[in-house]
Amino acid sequence: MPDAYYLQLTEQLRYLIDEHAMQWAGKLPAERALAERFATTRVTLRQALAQLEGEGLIHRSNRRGWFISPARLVYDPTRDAGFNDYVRAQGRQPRTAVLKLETCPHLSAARVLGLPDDQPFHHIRRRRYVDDRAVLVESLWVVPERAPELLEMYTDQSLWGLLRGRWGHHLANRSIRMVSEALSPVDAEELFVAPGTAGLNICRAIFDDQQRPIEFDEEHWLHDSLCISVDLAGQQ
Amino acid sequence: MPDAYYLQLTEQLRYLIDEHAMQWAGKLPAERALAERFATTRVTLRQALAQLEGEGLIHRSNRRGWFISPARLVYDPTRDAGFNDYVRAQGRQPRTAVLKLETCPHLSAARVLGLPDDQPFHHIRRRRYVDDRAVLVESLWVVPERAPELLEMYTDQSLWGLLRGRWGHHLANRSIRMVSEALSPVDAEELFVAPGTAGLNICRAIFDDQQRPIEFDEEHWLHDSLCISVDLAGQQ
DNA sequence: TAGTGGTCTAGACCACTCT
DNA sequence: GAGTGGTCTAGACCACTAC
Repeated sequence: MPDAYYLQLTEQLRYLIDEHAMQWAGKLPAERALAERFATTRVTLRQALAQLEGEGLIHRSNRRGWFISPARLVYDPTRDAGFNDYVRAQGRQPRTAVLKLETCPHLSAARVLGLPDDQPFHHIRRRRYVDDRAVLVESLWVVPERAPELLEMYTDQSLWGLLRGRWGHHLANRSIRMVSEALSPVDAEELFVAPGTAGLNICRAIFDDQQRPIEFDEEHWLHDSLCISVDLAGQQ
Repeated sequence: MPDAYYLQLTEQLRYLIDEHAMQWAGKLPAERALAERFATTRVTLRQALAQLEGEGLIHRSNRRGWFISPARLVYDPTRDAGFNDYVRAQGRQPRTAVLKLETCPHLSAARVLGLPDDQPFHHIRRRRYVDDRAVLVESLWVVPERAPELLEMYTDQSLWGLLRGRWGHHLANRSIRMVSEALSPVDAEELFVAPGTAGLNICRAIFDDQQRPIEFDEEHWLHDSLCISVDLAGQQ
């Protein structure tokens, strides 16, 4: 048993959460109630809650309270299975909200794809849910020449399915980058969490089999909502 | 400009850090000094520092103070380049400390590799440094039949180089799993950071070209010390 | 409107690091 | 031994959510 009281608190909270998960319907009691139950202050209690948040056991919805986190979604960023497919394959319910559709330049997309700085892109920004919890926001930057009427026909299906089916693109080469982050105020707000919440930033640049740039995408996940899994055979 | 004072503080600290990085030799002034400079309390100041820590700009060495974080190490967990090689290739200085050498069973290694629960392994635990900052601890669990005299001959070279060169293993198939975490008290202590510091857990199971299990390894990285990068060609 | 979480104050003690 | 970071107390106000 560690000596710091807030670390002992995490142990007791873990037990409490495990015991009352059903009864509480996933939402923890008010901070003041918990602080009183453990005869401590809100500051110390919140330190314990923050620790459990870092572990991925619980999370906050901004100003609404603390909630028990569901199991992580297993995600393989090297495959181009659609979000809806792999979420359903894990027995979960996917949902997507489109936040923006526009055509405009974007510096980092241009740089990563090796295009001029003023290159315009079709930009799709969307929020994705698993079992009604918003778990990521993402921006897709598609080279317009590769998918001219994209914004007119896009609803909320798989973008890659569309690129393959409608325009016959072969998504052959990709470079992927993953970095831990603190969610920006904008991303945090769109995910209904407090600014600075821990996130995971995943960027992908996609080229076809002739090395032509197709698309750049940038995902911001809640850190506790995914488990990245990659399987490789016969490499090296 | 956000309204919360601690968020304004992060902006001012960012500027201050950028300006004084050289002068301070990478270490920030004492918390009390910073709190006084910004006419606030240590609690609020620490909230701002924690925000910057989440972003990866600064980090703590337990009870020693706050330090400016160096650039992230770019790391491709799908390749088996040795740590020493890719650290040096990025102009950084690698170092390794061996913490433990033993032979014993390990449940999760056995499960992942598809071996009986009481299967013994050669266990190597080591701490790795980049430019004298401890950035990860890892445990390697090697099937003894694949590398019988491993513990006698191991110093601190590349394990995979050894497996290839000494025993002729072909590391053909691997499954990789990455999850954000809060470092356990043990891992945190071995990395000289406060318990609960944000980390990234990377696990790998390695099989040879006949699907025989070779090795399982479990890495615990400081979350701000790496940028995961994967390049794939001709997939799918 | 009542209650909640988000933020902030102004202290305090202790274990540890540094010199 | 001085100073530091880690921890903790006992309050407070405000913006927002839930009802």
